Amino acid sequence: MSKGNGTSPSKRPSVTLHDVAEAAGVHPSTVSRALDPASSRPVREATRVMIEETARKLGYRPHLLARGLKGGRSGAVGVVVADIGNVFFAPIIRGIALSLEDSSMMPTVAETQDDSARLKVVVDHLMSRQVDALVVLAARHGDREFLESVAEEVPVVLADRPLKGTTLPRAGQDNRAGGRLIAEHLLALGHRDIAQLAGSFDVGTLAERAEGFSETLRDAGIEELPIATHAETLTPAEGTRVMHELLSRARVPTAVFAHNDLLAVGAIAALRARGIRVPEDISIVGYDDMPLAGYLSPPLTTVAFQGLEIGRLAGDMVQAQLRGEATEDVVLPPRLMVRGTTRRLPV
Amino acid sequence: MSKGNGTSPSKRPSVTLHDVAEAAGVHPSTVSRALDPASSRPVREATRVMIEETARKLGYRPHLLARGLKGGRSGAVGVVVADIGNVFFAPIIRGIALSLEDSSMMPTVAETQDDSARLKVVVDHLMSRQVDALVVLAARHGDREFLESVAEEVPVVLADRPLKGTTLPRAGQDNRAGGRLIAEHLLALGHRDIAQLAGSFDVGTLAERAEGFSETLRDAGIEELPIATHAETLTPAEGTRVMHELLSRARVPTAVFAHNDLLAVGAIAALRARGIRVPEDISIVGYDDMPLAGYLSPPLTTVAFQGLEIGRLAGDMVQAQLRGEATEDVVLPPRLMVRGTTRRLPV
DNA sequence: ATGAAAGCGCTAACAG
DNA sequence: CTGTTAGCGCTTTCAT
Repeated sequence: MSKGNGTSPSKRPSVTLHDVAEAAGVHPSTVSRALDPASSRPVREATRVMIEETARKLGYRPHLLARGLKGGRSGAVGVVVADIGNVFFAPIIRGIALSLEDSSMMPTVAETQDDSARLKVVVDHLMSRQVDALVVLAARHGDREFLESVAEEVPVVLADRPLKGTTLPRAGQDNRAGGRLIAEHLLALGHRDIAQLAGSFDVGTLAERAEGFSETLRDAGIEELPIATHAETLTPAEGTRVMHELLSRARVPTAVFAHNDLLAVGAIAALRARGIRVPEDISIVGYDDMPLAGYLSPPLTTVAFQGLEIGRLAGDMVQAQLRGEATEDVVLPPRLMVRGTTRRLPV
Repeated sequence: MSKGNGTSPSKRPSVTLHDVAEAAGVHPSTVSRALDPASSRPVREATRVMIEETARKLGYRPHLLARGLKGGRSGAVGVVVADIGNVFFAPIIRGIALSLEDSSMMPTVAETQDDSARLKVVVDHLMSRQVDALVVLAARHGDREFLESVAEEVPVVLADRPLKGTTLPRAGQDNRAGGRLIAEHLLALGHRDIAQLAGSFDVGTLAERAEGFSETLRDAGIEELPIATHAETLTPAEGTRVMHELLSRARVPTAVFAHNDLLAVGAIAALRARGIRVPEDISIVGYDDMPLAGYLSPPLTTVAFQGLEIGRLAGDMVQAQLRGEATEDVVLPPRLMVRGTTRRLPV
């Protein structure tokens, strides 16, 4: 069936400030003052009420673009994510949105596909849209200079992923501590043949996880199995591929730390396909505690990640910076969720 | 450590069209014409090249807000989702973004928390931001009138969720056919004691799935078990709760159709907790084929949903409407993914 | 307490 | 082909 009229692209008979002024019999600037809670002071109570009434009756809606043009602020904050499709980013975005709501700002989300070239394009577009600030969840190490140059125009806040040696503020988790937690857990269970199923070290969170993990093993005098190929994307498919590689080597691990839950899921699938049991034969740990992690069977041992909180903090930092306040980095502590995919090595 | 200077909220020394004109020694409007590919025709090749050069050198970036104010178009499309955190919506959003990119438009995503009151607030805010159109993924039946009234101002396109008896265009899936597919599958496996684990019928997709499902059973002369409480949210927790309810009744089903994958996951957890095996004792079917569905154990039998494609179609429809063209509803056929949670009833 | 006028950055008529 | 002028809807001096 055919819908929508094919003639006009919808009329937009919107009511302007001017219309309200006319209807109320006052000057536009008076209406502007009356409706702006901040400057409504020098307007008589009676007039204000009358104007508000008229505005409501006419269905007046402020034109935020025009306001932005005048005031130099759009009320929009650009949020740059690697992949909208990744479950993992969703709570962060939501946290940002919730925080911004307080100042009636709104996030404008754009996706980089975790590609640095696209990052530039996307940020440029966002800047053209006059976003008041940027929250970047998709930072890769190579993007540092670019992002810092952008920060000279508008505040830039990093969420989740850190950037080595940058001055940009960040809200995230202590991934190094997370890596340590996992290593300690596996050591405590008696594992000695331990490997990492690693993602790209260009992503700060993963590099930090790996560091904390390796350090801890080293300190315990354990020689970690060398890292195989790095997973190119953080997907189950890549987890499966790299796990197979891990299994095809001379020394096979009894425990594997996958750099995130999606990789872990893929790794477990690879093991299952070969008839290797988890956790009886091999223990697996993931990272992020994604929504379904506890519902897998066996439920996945992983490190909780407080995405909503981190998003909210990032949003708060943006607002602080916009007010011209200094901000402190916020680094949340990780929490190990011991569930069913790890177990004590039988003696 | 303290970051960001506490004094100024970042200077924005942006380069305007005027600046470029001055530097190039021409009039601003000439610059405007030179840079706009559409109207760059009536400008001399040499001047155009020179202007482009200057613009690039100064790092000029068009001010999309100002352009929008003048032209009456913002290039932003409001996307209204029920829950940013739901995996399910992510590919749709991505599809919309990909489609809009062609006309260098951008989605502005807002979340309703699946609450009709919030929908109004959110849409209002979006309209204030002068979005050129709206794509609504969060429609509930009660929102029909409101959305249709909004459609008098800007094009409104429904994605995924249908709205009974509306004139608004939609891109989505044939959920009734999906329900039928599932019923036929269970019947073919010999099941006769069949129940639905239902979500709210206020959500069009779920109501349609239920209809197709029930119809098919009825036509086959099978008396469906009555629906228990409806799940209030589409979460594993609710799936667990309602499944327990289903099990506490006199007649217990041998097969259950959960209205989406998340509910199915929760239902399976409930069964497992009671020592009931899936699929040996009870078969379970979900809906949506969410990313991890194939990696669960057993892998979930479900109906595939082409979110990316639907998003892309919705984006295309928006652009068509904006061009003043009529659009046809697009309804994609469902595909049953038979995996490991259903099996033939033993005789 | 309110009105008048200017202007944010840009585009689109209209001249020339 | 390019310059002039006006104005999108709003806020913000400056008067009154």
